[in-house]
Amino acid sequence: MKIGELSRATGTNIETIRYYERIGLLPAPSRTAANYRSYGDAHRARLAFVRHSRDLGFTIEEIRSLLDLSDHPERDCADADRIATRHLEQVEEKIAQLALLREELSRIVGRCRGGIAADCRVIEALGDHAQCESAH
Amino acid sequence: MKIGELSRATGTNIETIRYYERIGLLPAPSRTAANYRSYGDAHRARLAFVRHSRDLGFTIEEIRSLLDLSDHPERDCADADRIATRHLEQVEEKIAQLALLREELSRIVGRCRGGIAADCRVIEALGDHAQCESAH
DNA sequence: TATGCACCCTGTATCAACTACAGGGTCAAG
DNA sequence: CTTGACCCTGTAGTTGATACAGGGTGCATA
Repeated sequence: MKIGELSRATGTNIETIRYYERIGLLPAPSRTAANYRSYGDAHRARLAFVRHSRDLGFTIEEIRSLLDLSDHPERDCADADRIATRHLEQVEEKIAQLALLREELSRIVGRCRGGIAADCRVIEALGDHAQCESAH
Repeated sequence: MKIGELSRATGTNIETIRYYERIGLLPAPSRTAANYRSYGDAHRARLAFVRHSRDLGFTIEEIRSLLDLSDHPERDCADADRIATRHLEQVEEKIAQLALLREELSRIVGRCRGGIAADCRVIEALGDHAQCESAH
């Protein structure tokens, strides 16, 4: 498989594949006579693992740990669960934070009745620090 | 006000204040004889506006537009409402996306019963692309 | 007077996770 | 024989800061 095919097979940008290789997330594949990268099915599976993990929001370093575990099936897998659990907590935290943010934005938005900026409640709300504090 | 005082007054890192000046978000203040930056209350208000906007997740470019409106009170403020409304939509989209993510992470997490990585459901779930697809 | 300390200055490098070229090589079809 | 699709390396840019290195300033204290 050439890099373009791997790219299509996994929905990953070609530049991103080369980037993953450069940072050591994917092993360097063998090369053809023309110095083209040549991938096999193991590469495809590993890249799919990485993409799926990235889609779930794991960082590259977390994925490194997860791949390391995946490469050493005899090891204790408690780490994997720990990484995933912590990540889930972070996601939940982020959701809570965005929900607060949505509250405040909702209060700000839609209060502009087409006037001039001098009377704009949106601009006013952004400048007014007290309004933010008292709202919480 | 010296930069350290402005920093404490607005809860903004000193380096960040200088960064905002460098990218033209804050006007360059006058200097003391010793070449120290010297801020007034207008600077403080403008920085508070920026910080509040950043806390709400507006990008620097959006803040530039909002500040521009704030600087020209005679202009139509429909833009401000448009920027805030679009941002609210983006926040809502992000929340929805993170909620989906939380679903999948919840399914993955906690299935590890302390065995070895070979049997780990977390690792398995990450590698298994089909499981992800079918789940949606 | 010296000296220590907190504060300030500029300029550049670093972070995450990519993405986007520039400038060149390879290969098959028309 | 040339056009086009594909591949290569290496470097620079993105966002929103943050972190020095290497130096200057200003005030209190020994």
